[in-house]
Amino acid sequence: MSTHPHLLRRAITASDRVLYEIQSAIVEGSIPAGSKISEPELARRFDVSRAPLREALARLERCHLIERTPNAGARVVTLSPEGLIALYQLREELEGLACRLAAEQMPEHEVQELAALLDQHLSSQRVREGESYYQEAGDLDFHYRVILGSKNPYLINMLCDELYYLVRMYRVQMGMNGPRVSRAFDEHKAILTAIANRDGELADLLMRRHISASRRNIEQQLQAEKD
Amino acid sequence: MSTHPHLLRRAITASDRVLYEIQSAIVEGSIPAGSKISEPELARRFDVSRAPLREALARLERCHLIERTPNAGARVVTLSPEGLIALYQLREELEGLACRLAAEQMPEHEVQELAALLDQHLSSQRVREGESYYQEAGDLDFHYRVILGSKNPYLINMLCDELYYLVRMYRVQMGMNGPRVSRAFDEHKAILTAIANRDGELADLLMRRHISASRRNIEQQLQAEKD
DNA sequence: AAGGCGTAATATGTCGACAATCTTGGTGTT
DNA sequence: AACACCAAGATTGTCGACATATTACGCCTT
Repeated sequence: MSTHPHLLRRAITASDRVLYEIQSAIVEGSIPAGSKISEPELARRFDVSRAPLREALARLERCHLIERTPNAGARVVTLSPEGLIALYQLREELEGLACRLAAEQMPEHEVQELAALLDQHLSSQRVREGESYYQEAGDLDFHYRVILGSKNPYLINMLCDELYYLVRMYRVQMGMNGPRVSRAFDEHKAILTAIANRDGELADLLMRRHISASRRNIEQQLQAEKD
Repeated sequence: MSTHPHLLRRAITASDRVLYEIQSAIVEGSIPAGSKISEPELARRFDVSRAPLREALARLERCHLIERTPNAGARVVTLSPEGLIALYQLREELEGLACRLAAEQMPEHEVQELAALLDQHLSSQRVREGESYYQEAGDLDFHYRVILGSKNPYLINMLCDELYYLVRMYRVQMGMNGPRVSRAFDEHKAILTAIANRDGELADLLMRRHISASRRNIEQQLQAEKD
């Protein structure tokens, strides 16, 4: 599977493969947040030379999963409440825009596919009540499609390539769960309705609220962790 | 000079230098838009090995100045009206947010420095009436400071590192000039006032309008070019 | 014992060469 | 003449090794 689901990449290079593996490892915490990255070690571990590894590191920096300083090496990013807030401030704005554009630009058949996706979520959600991961994946899927619907390549690149891995990292490592999943589903449905009605302004507003609610949810989680 | 004015980079590596040179060459058109990038040629031309060159290319892709396809090489981006609109849609949203955050977050002394910068622009503008480049540099400087004032690292990274070189490329290659400079100055002043009054909502609105006006200006330029 | 200094060890940046892939030009077929 | 196919050339991806910068450790000084 490609790391850029919206792009058809012709070739899968070694650097792509190692990027995908390290990316997953960081997001899921098997390479711990804040830890130092050693190029020789990772090169041995994933059985590649340092050349494709460094290419992968450059892309990891691009999506904010690691931070590099010249001649000094790279560290996995450390998660923090401030970072989360800064990230979600951006998401709110960007996805609001994406949602508005999607309401204006999305071709009819994509709107119908989005509706079908939500129906599918509904049934699978009923089956797996409380199992959070699936809903999370579904949530991301919904957001992905809306973003792609905006037809703005820069916006798509920023959200899907540069920000979403970090969003997933916060979600996974903070352990998203609980009663928010069903409410999130309702919010998705309302957003879809606005898009289907070509009401960009409302779609924008609803998406902002949806993300804002999601942020508050994680903040609570993060607060609860302190106690 | 560093390519990331807001970051103090400890070391200037060869890849940094060649990045800066190619970046300038692309923005100013001495490497033409749409042309193919040849790694061996550029390596000879800038007297480096392909390793730091490829690192530089990766960063050029990051700021949307080139487009790479695996095993097929890289091309300089081609400018288009659609691309311009997509870019400015994003700028409007992101800089609006930056401006609102700056109104809330900017420390008092930075606000005063920003005011001093505008005074400086006023005098230099009177002297060099009609000379557009300086005003453009000044315009970028103003926007840079507002963005930095937002204190949101992701936002700063996106605007200053990933979007602004492309914005400059459009401006330079479309040949910005004319009567808009003085109006832009007034708009800057109004934005500053809103920031100084800590009126984030107004600052946001004014910045959006400012950028929207700038976009229309370039679009006109682009339209005029057709005739 | 604490702190600065110099050296060794390690990591990163860069290089030149090889392997795999794509592109180009030519050839042959229909 | 147009198209498909094949081979040669060139380009990109990858590798291992060297140069340079940083880090870690032990030693000396106070």
